[in-house]
Amino acid sequence: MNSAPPPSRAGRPRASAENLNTRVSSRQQILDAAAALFSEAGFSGSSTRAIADRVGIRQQSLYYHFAGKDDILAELLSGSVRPSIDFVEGIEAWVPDELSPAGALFALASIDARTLRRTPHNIGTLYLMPEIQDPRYDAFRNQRRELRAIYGRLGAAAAHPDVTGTITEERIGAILIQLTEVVIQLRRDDQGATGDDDATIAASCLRVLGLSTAEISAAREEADRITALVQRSAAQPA
Amino acid sequence: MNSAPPPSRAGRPRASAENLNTRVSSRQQILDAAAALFSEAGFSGSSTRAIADRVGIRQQSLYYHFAGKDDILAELLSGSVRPSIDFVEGIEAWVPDELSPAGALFALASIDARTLRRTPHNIGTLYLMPEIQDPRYDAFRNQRRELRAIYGRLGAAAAHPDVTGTITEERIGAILIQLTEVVIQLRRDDQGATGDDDATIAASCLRVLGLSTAEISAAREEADRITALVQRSAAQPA
DNA sequence: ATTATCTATAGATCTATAGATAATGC
DNA sequence: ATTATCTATAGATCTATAGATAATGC
Repeated sequence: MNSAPPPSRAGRPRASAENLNTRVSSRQQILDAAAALFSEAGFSGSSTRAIADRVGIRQQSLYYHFAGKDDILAELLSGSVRPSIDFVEGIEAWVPDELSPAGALFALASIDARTLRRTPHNIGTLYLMPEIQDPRYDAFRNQRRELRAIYGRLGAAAAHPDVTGTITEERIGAILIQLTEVVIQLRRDDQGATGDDDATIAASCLRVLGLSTAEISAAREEADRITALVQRSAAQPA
Repeated sequence: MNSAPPPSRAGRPRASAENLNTRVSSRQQILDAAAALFSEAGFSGSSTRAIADRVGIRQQSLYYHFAGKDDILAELLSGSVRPSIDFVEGIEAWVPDELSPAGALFALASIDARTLRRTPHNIGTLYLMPEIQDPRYDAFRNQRRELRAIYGRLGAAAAHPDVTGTITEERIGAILIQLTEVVIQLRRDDQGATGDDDATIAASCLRVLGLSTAEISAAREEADRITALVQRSAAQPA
């Protein structure tokens, strides 16, 4: 996991020595500061000046690392769906032979909930900002659409027949994603999401599809077995 | 329903005669324009200039009607939860004697979904903007907290015992609100929510609480009976 | 030589206030 | 007289570019 490049100490020193963190690259410090500000004040509500101040550099110095404010947001967005996509692509291949749709869905939803819950600055709030509708962020929105489609496929496959008849795969995807993202709201409202919520949310995803308590328990056990495996294999590069 | 005050024609005429709508007050025109812009570009991303342009007046003329940009947002927010709160207060009084918790919840969720679905500019997106975390909008956030608490109470009362044991009333409220708000996302992503979705969402609320298909059907019938009555009585002032 | 910062600054915008003006209403 | 607009404008801020400077690295 030691993929951090040693941040070079070349270059003119910063005017202010505060915040001087030699272990994290300036680029990463900027991303951190921007994530915190964007999630608190929104994209348009956060100035490049405010970001730079938080890092401890001059406003203009941002432009050495990023082409513009948009560029910072784009980077934050693409970094934030990546893990989910990677995980899900690993997992979907095992369905249905080694893993039931319900088990896969439970695993996916709880990992997503956990990720949203533990991400540094409640970065999930970025998904809610109107600014990301801009065509500039098409790549990100397409990734999310893809993730929603996967939730839809798994959900449709896992659903009880009573439910399948009344709701399209598209709607299933939208509803399941929406359920996992309740974590974003819990964090925002200071309701303090915990590890228990990951399982609660995953279970809710299955309940909404009409599964019984027993079926949900079974899916959970399947998911628990598989999650450890996938995370281990994802940790080491192929 | 004819509560519109006749918009006065006094005052200096607008420089541009375009957009001249004599049937809607300038104040209302401003709110409309702001709602459209805020939901597309966010609060900080929409300038007072842009709002005024859309209305067809000068930027500075906004300040005759509103103390500032914040004031416009505050007005939009308070107007947008009102209907839900009014409806729910009417309905909760009937529980559990004349109406089961499940029936009440079905009614509430489908009315909320419908409202979010039909509101002029997908105004529900305003709830998602980081800017509303500002203390200035405390009143609005308290109203939403209240609504969430009601969802929580009804949900806890309606839930199957299997579910009640694994999840707090607070979490139930958060999850149910989150489910109804999937409409906001469907609209934003141009997935075109329809009337069918109102029922799908309300049914999902009950499923997440562990109710069976039969129980959900019964709740739906109860809700259909009651909704007509409440809406009629809400239409005429007490 | 390269790197990462700095200073200086242009030019666009943004919110809000002050006071003038052109209607209607009494 | 009142109302609802207008014009003029202050002052703050915002993004981004240009070019200087002070380190490290070879």
